[in-house]
Amino acid sequence: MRRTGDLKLIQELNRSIILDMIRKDGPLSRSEIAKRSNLSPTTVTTAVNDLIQDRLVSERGTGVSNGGRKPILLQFSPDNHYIIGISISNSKITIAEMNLEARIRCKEVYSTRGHTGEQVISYLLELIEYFINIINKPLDLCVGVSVITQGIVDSKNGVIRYNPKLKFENIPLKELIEQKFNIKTWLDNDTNAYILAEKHFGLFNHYENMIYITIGEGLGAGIIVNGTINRGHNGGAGEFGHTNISNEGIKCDCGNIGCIENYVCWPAVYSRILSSIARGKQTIMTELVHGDISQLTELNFVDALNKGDELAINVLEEMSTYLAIGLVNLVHLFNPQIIIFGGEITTNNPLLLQKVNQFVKERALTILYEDLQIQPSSLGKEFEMIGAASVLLQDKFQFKLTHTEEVVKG
Amino acid sequence: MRRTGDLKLIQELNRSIILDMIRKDGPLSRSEIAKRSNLSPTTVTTAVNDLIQDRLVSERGTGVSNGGRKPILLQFSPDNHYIIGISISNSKITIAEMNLEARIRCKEVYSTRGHTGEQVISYLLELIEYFINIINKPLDLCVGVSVITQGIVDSKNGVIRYNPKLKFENIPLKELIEQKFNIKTWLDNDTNAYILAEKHFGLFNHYENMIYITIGEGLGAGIIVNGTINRGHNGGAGEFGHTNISNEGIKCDCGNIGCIENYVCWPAVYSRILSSIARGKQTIMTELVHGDISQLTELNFVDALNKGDELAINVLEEMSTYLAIGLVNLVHLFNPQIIIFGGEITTNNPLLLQKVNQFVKERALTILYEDLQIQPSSLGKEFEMIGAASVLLQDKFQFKLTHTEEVVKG
DNA sequence: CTTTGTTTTTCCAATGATTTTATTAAGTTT
DNA sequence: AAACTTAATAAAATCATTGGAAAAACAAAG
Repeated sequence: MRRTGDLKLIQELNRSIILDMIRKDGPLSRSEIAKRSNLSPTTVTTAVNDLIQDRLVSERGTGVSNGGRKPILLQFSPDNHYIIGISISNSKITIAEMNLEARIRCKEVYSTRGHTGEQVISYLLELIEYFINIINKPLDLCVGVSVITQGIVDSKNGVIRYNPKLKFENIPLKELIEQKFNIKTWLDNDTNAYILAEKHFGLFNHYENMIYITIGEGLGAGIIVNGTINRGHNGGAGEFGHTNISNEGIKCDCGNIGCIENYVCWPAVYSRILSSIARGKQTIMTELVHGDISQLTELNFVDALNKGDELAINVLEEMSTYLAIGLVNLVHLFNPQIIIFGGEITTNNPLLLQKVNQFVKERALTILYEDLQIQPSSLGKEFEMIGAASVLLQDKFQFKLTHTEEVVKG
Repeated sequence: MRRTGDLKLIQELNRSIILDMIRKDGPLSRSEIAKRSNLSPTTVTTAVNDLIQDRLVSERGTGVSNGGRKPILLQFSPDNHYIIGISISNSKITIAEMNLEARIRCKEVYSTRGHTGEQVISYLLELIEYFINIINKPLDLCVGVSVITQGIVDSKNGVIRYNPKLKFENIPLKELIEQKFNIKTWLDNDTNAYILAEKHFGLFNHYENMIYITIGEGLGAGIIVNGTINRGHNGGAGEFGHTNISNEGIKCDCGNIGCIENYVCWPAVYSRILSSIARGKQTIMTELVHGDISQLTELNFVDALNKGDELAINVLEEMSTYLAIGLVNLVHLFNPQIIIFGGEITTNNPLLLQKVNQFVKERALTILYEDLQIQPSSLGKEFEMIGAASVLLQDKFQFKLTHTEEVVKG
């Protein structure tokens, strides 16, 4: 049922606005908040008192006077509550305790041991129990658990709808965790989490229309439209890897033909490299792995690129072209302000950016390319946990009005 | 600046909820509204009194008793205000007066006379002045003017950014109209308007994720994500016609190669028909136009299809395949609940639906196809004006909270 | 050092939207 | 006709906001 307006609502809204302001632009004084928000100084004072009571905000010294009483500065207190973030990937389960700024306090990584399906889930539940014991903090200070995983996720109901690699189908994970531990739980797709992380904690925040592309074992996209995640009807939106770039191409596991994922991902690149070597091409990559090409990693490939290896560059150019074709489609469909690349193959890889930029500039409508940025992720190593935290924080702290028009008067 | 919470806000919100309820589910009694909305009966009474005062709602007899006093039924009164809707297409300008349910009271169609650029705009302004004189109603009863046109439109600022066919570039139409007539003005892309029309007035409303595909001189898409139009950073989203389905194909005016628009639109179909005839193929289409194939219309083509004409069916199958490739991409990126077809070539054309459905079923991930509907538009002839009205109504009457979580308590 | 003026913050009464409680209106049922 | 139901309104209570006044804390001028 739609929420109706009452006094509680305006209070929550104003608290949320003020907290947001302190988080993003703090430290700030009460009077500064009042000026920026157009709320009365009185309202700000009472709201801030509540936030201090809730230990979300604290006073922190005074600022410089502007000719009168010194302002008391207020800052966000991220350390009085904690978040449990969980990432389930094909090979490992990561659990971390974080503060409200997604800073990691404690982290554990476990192998999935090749398990799939229900086995992974019951193992996960054990691990959570174990982890809660390790950190040994009052559960009422825990804002919640946030789980991210690959595949199609119904984040509204907290159900993993479909994850072929881990063999998940319709697993009500949110319910399972909430019932066992009595902690509010969030669940989302991993790429959605990463784009939220970029929005909240990356260098490229403030954008309302952005796309995150992750290149790794597969190819995925997280997409923000009008400031909210494009999830689609049942969480299946953003399956960029299964969009088509070639009608007569490789047949994909998904049933379609010519899915871009078969051209743009580490396995595709790797097999290109292997076949080139088999055809007798020279490359420093063989040296980088001391002759054992089966040990070649994405980092080696990027290393070779940056050393000017011809084979590597050729393979990259081919991949870049395929990728760019897909990106041009995304640009035409979403008109984003920024496209962000994630995945090891994209880090420290200026050539990729350059090639892709060039192609997109040639092929996209000028008006769509003008303001477009294409950048690598700015989050660093812990992007997975930051992503998990972002899912929770976005939902928990965001509270905004879609529309503020007055009802028409006669 | 973000709107803060105050008493006015909750009042507007509640009025809006109540008005919405009466519009969509009316006639309703006050007590029924109170039950459904969880607002107190008193609040409903005062809100309804305001709405009656504003002439947006009226009482209309009594309902059947449920064992006590008969309920007084309330209904939406769409006829006490009016909307001026305007559509600018390549060949014609349409202006209509409509009530708040997008029912047309007066409509005029003018040729653009082959004019372009500023000429069209100054002509348009003349036409509006003329039209206002014709209808001769108090301007304070006019909710606003809503203009829709092709091309890339910055609906937020009311600027036509780019329309190559009419040679518009950065025309601040909203400002021009508002300053000349002092009436609030909306501006949007035509396809966005059509999808909003389907959402508000079509058979397939209530959906939060939907796509409208229009096939005509070109190929366009209007896309609703999470209940709001996917406009992108500067209004350029939804350029479906310029997404790629073939890397080595026809070079498009836009600079890209293999844009779907060059395969799926009436001109493409028409030229296929011509070349087939030139190669000596037989078709009843020549008879339908009494031998003058240059007169062939989309309606003739559909007619031929429904009469089982082999050539027409072949051409349609080819187009359907290309279209479906693009649709599969859309399904993977947006996971919509429904795809709606507009344009003359799609009306009364079950074969198109069947072919497309079959292809999408084969190629899309099962989980994305399961709930998907593919349907022709349900709006009838006046879809353009209904679209224009919908843009205004969506913005004017929608007032909802994105999020209603409580701020975290310590 | 004192006075004056400024800025920041808080207190208090007033406003105005909601809700709760009570009342009136207008029925149905026995 | 009396008793019971339901619908709509009225009066009073609640509570988060605002505006104005007051208090706190400080800078600058004399």
